[in-house]
Amino acid sequence: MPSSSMAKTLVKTFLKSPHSLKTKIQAKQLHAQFLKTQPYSPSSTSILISIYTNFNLLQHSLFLFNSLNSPPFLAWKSIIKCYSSSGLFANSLTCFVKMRSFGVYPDHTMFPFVIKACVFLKNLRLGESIHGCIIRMGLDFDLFAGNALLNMYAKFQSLQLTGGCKVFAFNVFDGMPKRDKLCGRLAQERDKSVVGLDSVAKVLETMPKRDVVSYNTVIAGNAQNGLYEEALRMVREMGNANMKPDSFTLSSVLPIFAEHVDVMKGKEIHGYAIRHFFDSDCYIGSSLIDMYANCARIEDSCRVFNLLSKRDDISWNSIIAACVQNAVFDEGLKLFRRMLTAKVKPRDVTFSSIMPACAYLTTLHLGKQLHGYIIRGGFDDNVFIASSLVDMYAKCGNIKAARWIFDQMEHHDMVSWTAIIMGLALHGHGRDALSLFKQMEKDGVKPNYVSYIAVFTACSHAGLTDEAWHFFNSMSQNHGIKPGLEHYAAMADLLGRAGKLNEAYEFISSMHIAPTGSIWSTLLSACRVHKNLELAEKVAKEIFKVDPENVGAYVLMSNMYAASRRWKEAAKMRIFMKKKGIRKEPACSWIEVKNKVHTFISGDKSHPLYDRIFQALKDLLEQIEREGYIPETNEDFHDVDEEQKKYMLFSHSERLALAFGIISTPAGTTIRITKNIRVCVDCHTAIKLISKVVEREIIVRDNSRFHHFKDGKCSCRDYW
DNA sequence: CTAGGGTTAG
Repeated sequence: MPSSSMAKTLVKTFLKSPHSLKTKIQAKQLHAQFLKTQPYSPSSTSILISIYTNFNLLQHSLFLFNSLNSPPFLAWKSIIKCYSSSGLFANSLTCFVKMRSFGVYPDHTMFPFVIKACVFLKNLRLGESIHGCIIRMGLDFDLFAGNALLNMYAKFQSLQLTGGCKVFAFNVFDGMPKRDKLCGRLAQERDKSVVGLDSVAKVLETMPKRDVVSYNTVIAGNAQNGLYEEALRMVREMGNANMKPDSFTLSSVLPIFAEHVDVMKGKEIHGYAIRHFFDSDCYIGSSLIDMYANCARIEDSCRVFNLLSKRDDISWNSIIAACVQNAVFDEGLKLFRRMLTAKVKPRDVTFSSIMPACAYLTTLHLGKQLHGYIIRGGFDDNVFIASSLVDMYAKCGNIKAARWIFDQMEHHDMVSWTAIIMGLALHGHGRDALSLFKQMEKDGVKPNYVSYIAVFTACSHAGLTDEAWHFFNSMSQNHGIKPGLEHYAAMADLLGRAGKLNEAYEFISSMHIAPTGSIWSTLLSACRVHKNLELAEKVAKEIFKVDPENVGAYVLMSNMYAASRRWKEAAKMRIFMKKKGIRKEPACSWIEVKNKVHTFISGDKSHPLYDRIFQALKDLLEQIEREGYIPETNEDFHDVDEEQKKYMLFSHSERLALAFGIISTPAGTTIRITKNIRVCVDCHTAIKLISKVVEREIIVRDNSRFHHFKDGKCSCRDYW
């Protein structure tokens, strides 16, 4: 317990040197002592405020500040600083303006705080007038104020609030005219042409003194504005000026190499960071994670993450996003759970990073849980999150929910439009998708490369050939987007499905980039659907030219030969595959029941309820045969008898999943199944009839689209 | 006074 004599010593020491106070406790003891022994003298109160401010005790500072009728300079300065470092930038600025109205002038140490506040509040006008104030007071050569201004103008540049950069242009080009004149001119010239970020760099040149912070600020400013060459040039210049890049420099530079997918340069930076003991730095860590992830080196991302000694929310977000972007969804979800366990609060970025994992894995229950979390956290008006939700609901088979979320959005950007258009397309609502696309153009939102993939997907699944041609032409003519592989693939697919096989062949042959195996493959499967073996052989040749290991082509050809009873050729295809050691990916379906995902591989009897599933399939078969079902068995097998073939069709993974879904959910429940490859014709027919006899809606997502089965019909109208 | 992470892709 402190005695009163101790307190008195404290006061003595304090008055001699206020900064000797080392702890909050001491500050409070001092405050108590002041209350006892002295009246509220403005100057001692101000000193006390500044001490509380140094400990960032805003409430204590405020309490004292409010007791002052006419606060002296130090009190203003402290309270403004305290507001700023507590993140209360609006209060900080209000205070600053109020201080000026009291006739109190700021000093050079105050400007960095208020300028930072202007940046945070995106208040360009106030920022400019504060800059004017700095000039009028002749403090424009102050290093800290200058750095703060550099940062402010660079940030406003990235926000495209470009008016301010002219200030620097005047500074530079007018060779510093009389200050008052300059300020007057500024107001007049405000709306003249944009000078841009290079003027920020030029100011750097006129600064009498520059430190690492000045360089870092300009480097970051350039990097954030996409001026990568300039940013790197500044790094070299910084070195020439005998200043060493520090952790700030590196974390600004790394995203450049992530963007350029330049892992060698990225590794150089990583090496530099290790040599200079920056590698445990949180900021560099997340840049490194992102850089490696962008270069498809997810293992390296994980290594960096695991070696981090300190992790904040951004480190977690980075590694989660890294996993999801590299299709390591399970790991991403695991890390998300670990993040929650580690008591790190997820943020908006976390959700938009993790949501695609639910979309790809079709884990609707997880997606819904996350949606709940998002609503509770008040993140649901974030465009990134809303778009990812639209996508997730669409991919998980709930197009109505996707549409609802889209309609709830206040503001639609290109990505959210594209997400809903793609969703509708995958669910076979081609016309709705196209009318939304037109709506988007009407709203003045420019489509990009991806939007057109969605458009062609819509045309493809609805068989809208003419519309597709129209969009294919207007894509380059009206929007200057060159067709890429994905567009060609979608167009080829569309022509093929529509049975225009020769048109498709011509189309692919006349592409301005070399067609890939996968583009030819779309035509090959169209040949199978339309039973054109002759063209198929021609197409297969093309495929094997560019991609001799294309599994799908071998399988398809083998099946087509078998279907026309040309067993020898069929066998030849299988022998080729064996020789090359390539294997067909096993067919696999999965279904969510009671928040658990059940996976079925075709022919797999290992499910604990297999006996009941088999029995259910047998019962269903009897029921649908009464509805007129005839198994289509001519395609896949040739050396087994008809009765056996029927049972072999049983083993298709989607049927196992479907039967399991029927026996383990209450009557009437919608069944959602996901499959890794396309549904076969026989299963498609069977599931249509099953939807009728069990009176349920059955939604199957294959690798191509959604099929909504209901009352014996499918939403694809047998066109897929 | 300066730095890092996010949504759409047959």
